[in-house]
Amino acid sequence: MSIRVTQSDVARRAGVSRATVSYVITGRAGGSVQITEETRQRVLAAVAELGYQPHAAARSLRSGRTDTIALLVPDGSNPHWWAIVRGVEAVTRAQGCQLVLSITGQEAERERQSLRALAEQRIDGLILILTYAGRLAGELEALRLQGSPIVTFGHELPGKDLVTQDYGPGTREMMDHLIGLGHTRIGFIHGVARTGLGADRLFAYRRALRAAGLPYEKQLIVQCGPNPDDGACGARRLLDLSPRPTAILGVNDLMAMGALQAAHERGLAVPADLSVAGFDDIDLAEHLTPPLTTLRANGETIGRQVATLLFQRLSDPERPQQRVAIPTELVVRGSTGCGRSPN
Amino acid sequence: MSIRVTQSDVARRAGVSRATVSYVITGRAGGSVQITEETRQRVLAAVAELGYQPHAAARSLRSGRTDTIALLVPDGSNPHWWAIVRGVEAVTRAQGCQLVLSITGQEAERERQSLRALAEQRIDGLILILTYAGRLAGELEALRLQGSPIVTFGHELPGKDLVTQDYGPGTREMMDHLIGLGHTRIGFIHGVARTGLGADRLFAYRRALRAAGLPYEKQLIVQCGPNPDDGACGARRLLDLSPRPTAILGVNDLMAMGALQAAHERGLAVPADLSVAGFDDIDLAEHLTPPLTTLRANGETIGRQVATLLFQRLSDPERPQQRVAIPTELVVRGSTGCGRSPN
DNA sequence: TTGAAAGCGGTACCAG
DNA sequence: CTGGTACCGCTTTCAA
Repeated sequence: MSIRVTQSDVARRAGVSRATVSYVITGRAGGSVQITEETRQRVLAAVAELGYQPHAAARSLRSGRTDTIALLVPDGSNPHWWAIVRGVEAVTRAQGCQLVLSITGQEAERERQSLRALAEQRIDGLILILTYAGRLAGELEALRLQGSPIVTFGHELPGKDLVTQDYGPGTREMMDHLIGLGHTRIGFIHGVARTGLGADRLFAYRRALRAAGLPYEKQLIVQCGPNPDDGACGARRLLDLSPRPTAILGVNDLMAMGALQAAHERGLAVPADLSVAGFDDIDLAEHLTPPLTTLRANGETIGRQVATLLFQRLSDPERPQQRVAIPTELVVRGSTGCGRSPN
Repeated sequence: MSIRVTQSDVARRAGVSRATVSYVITGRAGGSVQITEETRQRVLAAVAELGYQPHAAARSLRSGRTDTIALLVPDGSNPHWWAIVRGVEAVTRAQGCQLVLSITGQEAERERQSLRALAEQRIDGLILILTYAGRLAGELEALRLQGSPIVTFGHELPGKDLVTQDYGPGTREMMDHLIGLGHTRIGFIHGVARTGLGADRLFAYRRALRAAGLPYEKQLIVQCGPNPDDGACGARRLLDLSPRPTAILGVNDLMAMGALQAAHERGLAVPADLSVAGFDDIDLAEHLTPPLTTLRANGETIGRQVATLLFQRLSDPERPQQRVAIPTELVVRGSTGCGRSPN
């Protein structure tokens, strides 16, 4: 609880004025302002002796910069989001900024609350991961956040930079992989927190079927919630069909895990009796039994990319709107195979 | 990029002085200061019309409060840490504060860097999860953070509140469970990022063996890194022993996953050929095949508790040092069983 | 009940 | 090359 050391204390100690201290601290010495090396050293020494630490709020008040960015993520339970957070954190740290984290949990109200708080905090920039696209524009407008640097992932905000991940082509690869293995009846677990999410995968799923001349059976598509529990539940519904599908595709790895679990409960061997695959390639996917075939969408890469875009925007507000697509990659592991005929 | 709306603008609009606006905004009206209801409404109306948002930095500079707390977590890959972050975030949000997240990744240097940055930010409080206990005290001293409200989890900082989780008794339960199933040779995968971590579990493991009159075989304890890969690697080493252990205990769920993976590679059935168990009960543990027996240490609860302690400290700096122990709970699932004799 | 004014700690312009 | 100083936007005491 020692009394705060201010710039004035340093100035007094070093026998210079506050301005000089400021110049030295901010490293302006040598640039627009010339400071004797000797003076510089004296200031630095005083700083060290006194243990002076600049006051961020004061600096921010004056400079207008906060050296803080904020990140809104929708969900606390899918490891994929955490990988994104990790990527964002890494870049933010490298840029010498602080990261404010807000978990909105798929609720519009919490999202709004977070945005309101952030607006007051006067963040330098904002990263929105899969937020409520529709309502958002108006919200941002109201909060006068519209002008701030924003990068989104998972949906577009007019005029803002964005990172996209089109699962479409990858889904096609995945389907071709499964169809190539001889599967003709492929279940799809569409477990999402909001309607609209995962639509790209579902769409590509149908197209792939059509392209392969396979029938599209509505009953093979199961809608459920976003948790592995829901996924297991959905998978059970698929396995109850007769004849049952010989492969199940989860809209993400969590759903695929649910399918693995359901298969295990039913005494079905994977992939002998049932092939299972997911999307994202979360860290644990490769350590499941059997290791999960999945379409990789490296979360950390996404996070890094999103953050990088934000910092570029920060340093050049005038650059044209950016749009970066993250490629996906089919990762074939042990959970998919030819399989024997059911029943 | 609209020009900033300040308190003065509101004051002018409402035809009052800045002070009055401040009183209304901070809700002081009715307390030490009396404001006519009519004036209050006029101010509120002006605020709404102008879309005025208080400037956090300015307020903070004046009031000394930042309404921000920081959280240092060691690792970005163990889902258990993320659960803790979730808990902290939830409480922080409920308190109307911002959460600054810093992932230190088990590196002392990054930890120091984070602390330095936080010291400048003048955070209201700090939560340290499993940081470098030893070096830390001196570090905090140097950064004049010593006086700030701090709550730790996973190690003690002199005089600071802390949340502890003693895995000891639970480990004993776990061992009794395994021994009760007939296992006499139980492998232990000690995969940690730093020496010292997980010592409580290892210690209880040895005590439980002794209590049961079972021999302690050094070769049954495998040291490895903290990732599931390392865990799988460690498990393979255990399975290479002859006779091999009939049960494997991982120092956390990730290690247990590695063991499940290794067992699967070897064609060993779990739990028929090998029982596997872990610690923490991460979200996914119950969805593994087979569902993992584990000692639950609910991460979200830990996070909530840690954050709650911090906010209590914030509101009453004089209260005596607090120490809260989080209970563990043995969760028996399908990955442990009697098993048949190996070979 | 309301207003004037003094800072909070830095930054950066301008004069010397 | 260095020092004086006017602000940044808000809180809070003191007077009116």
